Amino acid sequence: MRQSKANRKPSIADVAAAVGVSKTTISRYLHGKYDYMSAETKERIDATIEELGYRPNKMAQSLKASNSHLIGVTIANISNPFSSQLLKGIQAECRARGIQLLVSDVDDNPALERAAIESLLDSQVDGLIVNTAGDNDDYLTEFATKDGNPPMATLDRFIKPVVCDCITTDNAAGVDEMLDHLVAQRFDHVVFVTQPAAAITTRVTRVTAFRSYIAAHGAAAGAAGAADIAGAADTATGAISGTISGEVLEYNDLAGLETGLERIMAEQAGRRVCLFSNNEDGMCDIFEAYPAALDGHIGLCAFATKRWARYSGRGITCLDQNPVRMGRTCAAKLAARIYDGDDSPYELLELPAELCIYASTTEV
Amino acid sequence: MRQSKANRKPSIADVAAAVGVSKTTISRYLHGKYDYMSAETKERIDATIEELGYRPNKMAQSLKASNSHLIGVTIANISNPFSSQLLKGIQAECRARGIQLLVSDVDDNPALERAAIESLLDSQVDGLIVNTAGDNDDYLTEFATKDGNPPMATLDRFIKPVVCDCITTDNAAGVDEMLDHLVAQRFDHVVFVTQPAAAITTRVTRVTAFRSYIAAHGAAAGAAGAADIAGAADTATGAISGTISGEVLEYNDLAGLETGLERIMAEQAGRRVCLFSNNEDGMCDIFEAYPAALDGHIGLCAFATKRWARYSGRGITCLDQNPVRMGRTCAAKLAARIYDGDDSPYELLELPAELCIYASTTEV
DNA sequence: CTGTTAGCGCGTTCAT
DNA sequence: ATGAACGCGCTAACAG
Repeated sequence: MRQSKANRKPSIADVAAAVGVSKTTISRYLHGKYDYMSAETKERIDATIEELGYRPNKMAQSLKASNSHLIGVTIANISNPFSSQLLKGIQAECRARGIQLLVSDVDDNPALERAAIESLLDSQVDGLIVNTAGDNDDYLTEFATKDGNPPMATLDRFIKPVVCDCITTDNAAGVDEMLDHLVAQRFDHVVFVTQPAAAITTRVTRVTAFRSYIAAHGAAAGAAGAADIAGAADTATGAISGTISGEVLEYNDLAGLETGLERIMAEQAGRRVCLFSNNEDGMCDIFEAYPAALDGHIGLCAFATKRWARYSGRGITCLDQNPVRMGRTCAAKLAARIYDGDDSPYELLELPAELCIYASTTEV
Repeated sequence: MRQSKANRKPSIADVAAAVGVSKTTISRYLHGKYDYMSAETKERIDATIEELGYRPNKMAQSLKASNSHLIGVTIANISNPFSSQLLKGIQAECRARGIQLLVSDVDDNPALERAAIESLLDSQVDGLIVNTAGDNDDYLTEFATKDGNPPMATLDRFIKPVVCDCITTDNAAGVDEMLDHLVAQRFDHVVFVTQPAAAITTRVTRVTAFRSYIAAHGAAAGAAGAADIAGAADTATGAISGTISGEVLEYNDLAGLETGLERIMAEQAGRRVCLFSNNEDGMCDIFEAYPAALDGHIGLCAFATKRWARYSGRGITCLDQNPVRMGRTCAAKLAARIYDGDDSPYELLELPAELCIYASTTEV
């Protein structure tokens, strides 16, 4: 038996009954198909809808239609402030287009990520934005290439080959620009500090760019100790004159980070060293594992938001990725593909990062 | 004409046809109703589902059922890192319960908030978590009391009278604890710095607690200039001995903040002053409008996350609200009400904040 | 200008 | 042990 009508939201049938027309007419009204509708019924419908407080049921609409105006978003780790900025941008675009967001945090867990994506699909999302936790390239690639699946875009990540739209920062250019700055500031040695890079494309890109810059501009530090092989001539890669040595420090936990930093600082005694963190969180880890970093004797810089970096410690030089714009760009691209019939080839979009210089690299 | 079947996801009917049974049997299988099912059909169904990659359509399920396993969340301003922590907690609880999240940022705009809520309702959410932008109490109260609407809970906000579950921090206790600390640190004057408080219950609560503490423990600063009327005796409110004067500084923009702070610092020349910010963002505003705040001559403290506060400036004493726990608590309460038949009276749940002491109040 | 009918994918009596 | 048939709320031919 249908439940006592009293406490259920009115359906299109209720409105139709109240007005004394068929559901079709109401449906037409809802979609602005007034073409052949008498002004009078139109008015009566209008009044009745108002009176009953009728609102169309989106689930029912979506069930009929082939689209839900729903976009699924998976976030590697939503507690990261960077993620919330991404979401802000996604939201802005989606609000403007009347799209709702089904959001799923995956706790840095690839298995959860796969489950979340399946679950979003079950909810009939029209498209997917994936800020992948990493280690899921095979799954994602298969997903993107299998037809029948909705369009997908990766955010702050990419997959190779490019089988979907990928929105990232131009990490290589950012790294180069930062290192140019450090060379200009006469640092002798730079350490790129990062959590394990293997699974996260962004990190790999940065590490690669870092290594190739160092290879071109000076002497890379050997594992057992860095030697500064000063080269007099500029390399082809950069216009800035000067040399710099460097190395990558990957860490899994604070203890490892502490050990690594102590070793490096011992090896580099007497030289001007700068720590280049992969992100804000990493910089906090550095502070925690190696408080001396805050003394002002070491240079510091990071991929980080201006707002955060400006007031951390004495102000930390940063590459701001403008995550809000990244999110917005990503959502716009995806929406165009879904709703505007955009069928351009998939692309890897690399947005520039902004170098913001503060005391941590200039007053050392 | 139904579209060329080829590229559409299989429906329950397809599975039924493939197995050679009716949809009913498949449906039973899906819901674990094996009671009277032959082991053989069961196996065949299992195989076919696997083979076809069939997954039930949640929209269709929800359309029939009275619940969608969808919870709507509106966030006052999602770019705030605090919000992302709230979301983390909400997510954790909801993931555990198989609930999906429809998230909506409302850009600090009450009108957008109302629209977002209506829109979420249209999507048949089973419940609503509202981190209101403020200035919407009438709407929210009406919403909560009108039956037919799904359960709602407010997060980091409350509405009075309590017509729904409200999860907040115990702001009054937090303010008291912080002020006790400042008194112990021999500060003479405290300024509670906040964006306009009127619309946000949290802020009002804090300002009220602040004023009443100051009234009890010392002399409140007059509008035209603060005079320290030292009182020798403890008041009834606190066990800590000592007096402190104080005032509230509300600002609308950086210019206003700068003017206000300059006035106050001039008035309080020679006294030990501490600025008490309502949140992280407010503290950044202070840094921006009044860089001298970073000199170490003024005390600083705030409602803020430990992780942020620890490494901002030289370390800022803070009241950490543990937003992840807040979010989780809120989601758990709401889910219990929706799905577990919890019908206890609505309550205002005030979770304690943790006082974390750093250099900004101890090395001044 | 409006109504009839069929069905989106699924769950659920009720019957067998 | 399994199916037929109806309906959730809505849309879209196809009539008239």
